[in-house]
Amino acid sequence: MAKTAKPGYRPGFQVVRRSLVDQVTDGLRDAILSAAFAPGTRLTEMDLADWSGASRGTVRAALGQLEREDLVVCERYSAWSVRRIEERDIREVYGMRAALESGAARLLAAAIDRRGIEALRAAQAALEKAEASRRARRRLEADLAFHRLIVELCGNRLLLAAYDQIANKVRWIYAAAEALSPERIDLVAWHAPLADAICAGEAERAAKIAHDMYRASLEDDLRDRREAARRAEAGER
Amino acid sequence: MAKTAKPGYRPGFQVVRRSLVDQVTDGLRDAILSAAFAPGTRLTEMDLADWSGASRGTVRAALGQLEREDLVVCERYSAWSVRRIEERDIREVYGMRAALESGAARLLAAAIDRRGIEALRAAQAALEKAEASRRARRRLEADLAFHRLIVELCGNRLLLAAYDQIANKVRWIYAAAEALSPERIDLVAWHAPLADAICAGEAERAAKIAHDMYRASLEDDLRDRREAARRAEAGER
DNA sequence: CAATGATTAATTGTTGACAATTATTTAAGT
DNA sequence: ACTTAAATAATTGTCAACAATTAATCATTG
Repeated sequence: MAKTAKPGYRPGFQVVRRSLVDQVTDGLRDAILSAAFAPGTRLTEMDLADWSGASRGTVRAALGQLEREDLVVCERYSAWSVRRIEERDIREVYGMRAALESGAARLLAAAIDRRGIEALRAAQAALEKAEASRRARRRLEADLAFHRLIVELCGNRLLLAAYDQIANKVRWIYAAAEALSPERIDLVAWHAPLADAICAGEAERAAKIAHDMYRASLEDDLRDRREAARRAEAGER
Repeated sequence: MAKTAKPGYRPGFQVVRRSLVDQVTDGLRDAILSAAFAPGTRLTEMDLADWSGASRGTVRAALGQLEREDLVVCERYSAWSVRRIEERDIREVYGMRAALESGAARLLAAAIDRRGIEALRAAQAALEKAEASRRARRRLEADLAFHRLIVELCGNRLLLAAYDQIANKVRWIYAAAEALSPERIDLVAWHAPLADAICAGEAERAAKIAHDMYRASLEDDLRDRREAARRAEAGER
């Protein structure tokens, strides 16, 4: 038997039901990813309770969640703090992103259909518009959206969840370094080979291209980062 | 200035300091992965508090952790339950595993050194012994250990953490289906091409082999699973 | 008798209090 | 001065009580 029939209303108004824990988790995550709470900042449950307006237990649950997302760390009976970002972390984030997206690209290329190709081409058009706008923030988001689409289209929810978590870290790394998407690349030209390989159904080539793109980006970003650190140190002196 | 010098004791006795939350998390995870709590089982915080001897709040924190590991699901104000395993989940677990290990294999092949090669060869030897033992449980663990080693040797902690989580799910899938590592394959012959490609430094080939291995395993496992389901249904009738 | 409304029971959501642990400060002894 | 010990303060770890929400039951009514 089918479930109780629902009246034929169109999707319309819906109340929002979000637990306090979720609200605090999201708010705190935003604060960290936007570098409002800088890496290394010490967080005490009581202060965060004041900051958020929820109780300590609620804050604690939120911190537990963010600990699992690798954004905060906890020392027994001592202190929570915002995770620090080391160069090794950046390498690992890029490595993970490469693995996830390379895998997604391979799966997608092997099974892409007409709708997928259209979606991918639309994302490329969005890249073009973002490139024309010359606004760094918008370029970064269009860039991330393009890559996310590949993972989304491959249809594996586990891959997508892991990718979203990693994409957050990418935003974080940029925010913490007060940098935005590097402007050295041309968004359209940079992404075209990957999109083409996927649409052509060439799985292995798509996987390799995705991997190589991240390796190149990593080296560039690390160079920028070292340069910025060097300059900052020189400025202080 | 250096930190206070430590006396020159050799590493020796150490007390264990584990929070109740961690203990309950591990205990509950074991119960789920071993299928002592079968998929779909309803879990109430109070019952689990009795079961574990900790308080409801502690149990709740543990459930939150396991929710993030995708082992339990929660409906608002209603019920926790052990996640059900659908065929789609199995596909996704295999896809994720393929992406992670394929990426790890590529990284490792590009950078493997003498020590890495020795470790890999040792793991192959362990496979051989497990194969000779003919014990299903031991074969499965040796199999998992070999794959884990590849991810571990690539040096990316994010990849390894994600891989461990997925490996847990693999054990779970087998346990829930009351199946063990399929005996159709010869462990040694099956894994040799991957190990050889990695040791030879052929990154792309290693990545492709890793991916193809999982695709083949997926199809075999799904076939077994459908067969088992069909037989179970026939038996009931 | 089908839809609506009240009643009740069961469960999760949230909170504040207390216990356990750690870090810091202060004092004492040598 | 340096080490050791004691006292204190600050913070997390755990718990049990209470509030909010849901689901199930049973009456009510047109």
